[in-house]
Amino acid sequence: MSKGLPKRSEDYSLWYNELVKRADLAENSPVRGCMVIKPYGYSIWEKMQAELDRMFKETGHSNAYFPLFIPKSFLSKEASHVEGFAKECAVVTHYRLKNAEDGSGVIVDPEAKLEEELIVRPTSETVIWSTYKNWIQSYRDLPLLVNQWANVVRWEMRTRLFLRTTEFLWQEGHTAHATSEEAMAETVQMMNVYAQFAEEFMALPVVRGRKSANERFAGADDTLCIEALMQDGKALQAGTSHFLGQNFAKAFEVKFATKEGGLEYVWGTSWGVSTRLMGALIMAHSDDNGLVLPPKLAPFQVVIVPIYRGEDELALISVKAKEIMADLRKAGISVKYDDRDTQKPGWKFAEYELKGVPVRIALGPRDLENKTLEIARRDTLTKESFQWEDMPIAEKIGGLLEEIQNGIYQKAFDFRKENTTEVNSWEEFKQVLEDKAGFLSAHWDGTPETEDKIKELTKATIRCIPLDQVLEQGVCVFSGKPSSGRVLFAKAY
RNA sequence: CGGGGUGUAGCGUAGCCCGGUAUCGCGCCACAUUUGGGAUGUGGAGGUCGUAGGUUCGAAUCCUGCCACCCCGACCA
Repeated sequence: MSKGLPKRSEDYSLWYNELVKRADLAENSPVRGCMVIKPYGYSIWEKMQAELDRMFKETGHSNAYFPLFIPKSFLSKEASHVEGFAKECAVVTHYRLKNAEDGSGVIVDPEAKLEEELIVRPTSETVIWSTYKNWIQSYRDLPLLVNQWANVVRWEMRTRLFLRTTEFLWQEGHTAHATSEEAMAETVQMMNVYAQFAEEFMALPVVRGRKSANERFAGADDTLCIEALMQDGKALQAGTSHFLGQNFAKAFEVKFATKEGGLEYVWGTSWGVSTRLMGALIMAHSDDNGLVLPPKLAPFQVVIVPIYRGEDELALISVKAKEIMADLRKAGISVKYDDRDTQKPGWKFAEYELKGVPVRIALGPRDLENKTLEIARRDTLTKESFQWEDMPIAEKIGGLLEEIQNGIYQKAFDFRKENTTEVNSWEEFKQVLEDKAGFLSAHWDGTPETEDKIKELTKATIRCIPLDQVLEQGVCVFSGKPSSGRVLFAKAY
């Protein structure tokens, strides 16, 4: 591994790509647009999954699994849905290969053509609603609250590790309800679950909002979202929660008998977050030395690096190190002891910085003598000497981890605050977008035409209409027409 | 899918214009000395030059197709 990461200030994209690879998170695969998620990266994803899964279950959802393949005909049942996804679907047309007659390898067997092609799911609404038709007959079957952890495929033109890959991992929740109000409440609830997860675990402040009609999910009546701001001033949609109305119920004939004896279409929601969250996590906190991970999602929170000459010294240090590890683990802190003699301490320091381990403890003969530890924190890159007798080590480290978790959240929060600008004229809009980027809070006349025009001229889109939007009279920054509140614009990933 | 760029050892590269079998650094292996911020020395291994064709006595180098990656558009979580 060569030294030195590219600088964020010089080439943000290059910095991001290099960081993902060098920190052992992921790498490109032989298939265009697909990635291999490496063990270190995957263990961060597993932490995210575990936490989200717990939150889904706490809110009454159960996991299930639906198939990867969807009959082609299903895609055409919901008109706007097919329009949204048709252009990026992988299609299975054959089910068999055979040896080429010229011995050049295997070819697709032309005789093994499928009667009806199969679509590799870009999302599972269609297959799930076709199943729900059989599961739902009565109001007694509702609400139906299901989540699945799965992979999906969207054949995107341009891909980037974690942020947009052809295949990605995600969860998709699909719920069915008796009333519109209940489905809307579910949509809001899940957006709030996402927001809470992002802020509490990823240390990522997000704006909760509603998508404009242009940005709404294909097949939804309403899309709620959480939007985050990255260090380069671009916005990233971190999660979406859709109110599907009765669109899919109608498309797949999902009706239920009401308590009163009527027959009605059910109301639906769907909501998802993906491995894109990994991209958000990386871009939100990391620096030119590498990854900075929030303690709550770090594969291990503490690493202990022994400093020693010779086996005997290592043996002495290891006794103390193991004692510290036991204390930390008892307190629920994950810790790794790196006593490899194949790398030198300086190399390890740099390595764990690159990998974003929140706290590093160095322990050497000097420490044994003075009853101290060198404790370094990743977020601030500061070091302190800690006296064993001052307070229990687990208490010290536990406090520090909490400080780091809060510290990086606050830093990201302050960054977003500094990079959210109220603009009141078109000139100002263009100027701020050009010079500073970030979120632009501006009045908008509420029409898709204006939004399209602004996108065309500046590449900025409406990220969301914040849920905490203040109602105030104003004029649209572009058209000059009346507006009743500000929305957030930004260039987005 | 349109415009631009790049593919040479695990990684980063020189060589390409002007054709003669590949340079350097990091990493890797062995040994020794080292170990509190990416060690040093000595020796060593590692290449169908992205891929498939073509031109030529001879191709990393010239020509054509294809593939992948990066940047900029359109599309998108």
